[in-house]
Amino acid sequence: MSEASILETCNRALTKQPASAVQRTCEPVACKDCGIYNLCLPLGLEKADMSLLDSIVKRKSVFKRGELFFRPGKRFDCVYAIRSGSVKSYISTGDGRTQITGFHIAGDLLGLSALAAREYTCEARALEETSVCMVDAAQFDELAREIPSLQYQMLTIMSRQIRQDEELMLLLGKRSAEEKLAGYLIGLSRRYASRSFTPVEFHLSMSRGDIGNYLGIAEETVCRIMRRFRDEKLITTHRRQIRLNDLDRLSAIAPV
Amino acid sequence: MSEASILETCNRALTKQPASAVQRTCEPVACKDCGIYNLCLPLGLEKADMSLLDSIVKRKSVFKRGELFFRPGKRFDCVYAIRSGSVKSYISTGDGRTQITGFHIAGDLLGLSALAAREYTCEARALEETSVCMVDAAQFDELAREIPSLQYQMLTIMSRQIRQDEELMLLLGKRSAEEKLAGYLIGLSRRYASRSFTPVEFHLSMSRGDIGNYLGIAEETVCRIMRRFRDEKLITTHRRQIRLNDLDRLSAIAPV
DNA sequence: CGACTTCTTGAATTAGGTCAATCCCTGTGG
DNA sequence: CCACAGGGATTGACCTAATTCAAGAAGTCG
Repeated sequence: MSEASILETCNRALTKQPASAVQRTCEPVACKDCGIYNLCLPLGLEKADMSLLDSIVKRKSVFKRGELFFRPGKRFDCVYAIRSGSVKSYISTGDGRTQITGFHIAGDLLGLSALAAREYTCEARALEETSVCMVDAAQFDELAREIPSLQYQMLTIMSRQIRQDEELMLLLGKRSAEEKLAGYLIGLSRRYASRSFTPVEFHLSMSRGDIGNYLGIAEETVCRIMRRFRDEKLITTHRRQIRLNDLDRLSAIAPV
Repeated sequence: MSEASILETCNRALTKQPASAVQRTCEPVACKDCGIYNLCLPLGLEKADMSLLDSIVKRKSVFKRGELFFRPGKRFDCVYAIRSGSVKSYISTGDGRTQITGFHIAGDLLGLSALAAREYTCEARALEETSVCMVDAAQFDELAREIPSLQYQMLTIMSRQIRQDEELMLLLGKRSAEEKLAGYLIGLSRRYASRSFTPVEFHLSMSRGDIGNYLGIAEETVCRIMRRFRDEKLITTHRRQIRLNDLDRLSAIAPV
């Protein structure tokens, strides 16, 4: 089996795995043996501290497609580490409109923005069957006391979040629909790459409507621009499966 | 002198004061005697700690209109507390476009987003003559060690920032130009109110172009919508001086 | 008093939204 | 195994909000 195909298999397993696969992925394993444990390291844990984490983490929770993680106002009770699957988070206006503020994939931490206020500020739902590890909030605080660098790591993660939000603002405010979509695809690609998945072919776990909402454009516009990209051979799509045929040209459309 | 007119005088002093007024405002005073010292309290300082702050704060720095506070990549060397005047912060794309990410007025802290990364991530410039207190970064860290609640306060401030950014996203992505501008004016009004200035009349320290940039609409559109608001007697404007005549109706245009 | 910058307004143009009709999967029940 | 229902995804036609271009007006500064 070539390395590329292994990656693809892995990718597929994490994005559109059947229920049985999820079960397999979620066998209770020690953190140090977990396939994404290095993705938990943003938590600021040295290897020596992993066993400590091991003792407080609650493994093997699976959320079904559409299932709610939390909504605004709910007391902050735990941090989620996504092992597989994906999640969207969004805020709502009084009059029913919503803005998706982020998509989270395997390796992301979820719920940290509630850290300071002690209650969640947005709503988060699974986009597909999603398996997570959960760290109890109270125990998380305790952990923070025992591991001095952890609080500092929290600051780092939050400031990264701010930076990311500001980039999204720039995307929303200053770019054409075409640039938005190109930027979105490139961004997704980079995130997959940073997690050792292939950056050129993946499964979009969110609907066209969700993408449009996130980018501030209509669902139909997402379709039309994808069509344009397809006509120009930039991408190949089949439903939610997508292949980026020309990362360079796509990047050129989406200025930094 | 009525209370209202005192407020207005105060407001004017803080937003379009002549140079001489600035000099006066910036006489070295102890933090506890500073007119906005209660606005420094977000720093997490109890009154007992104020004298400590007093000893490390560097007062009486004045930045001229257009003067740079910092730019991306610059080493994080201090936190600014705005005493009077105003500042815009913004990020830039490779191709020269910029997105204003925030306007900061008297009582705001500036530069905190650099806390974790230890370098500034955006560019900030004075919109007018602006007087600030500066806290040295290294001393700030020391302060954080001595005052345990400070680090927690940092998290709070950063998560508030995230929340605010997400609201701006919603503004940028989901609202018409009219709603954007109404929301912007209401937001400014609330911020002035929270600082005990009159919420119905103030000076816009930023240009129409800056407002448009921030809201993701063209400068001309800002003018046209202001005209519409003026025709509907919602506001009165003369150049950058603005009076909100009907906060209720304006709020109604800008859904939460 | 010029030289600028910022603001304002009009006219023409267009990107993107809305509405509506299919199409195409996927899952379900007979 | 097949027909059918329902939820995305697509596509076309039309329309409108907002942009762009261009020209003045109104302050501001040296």
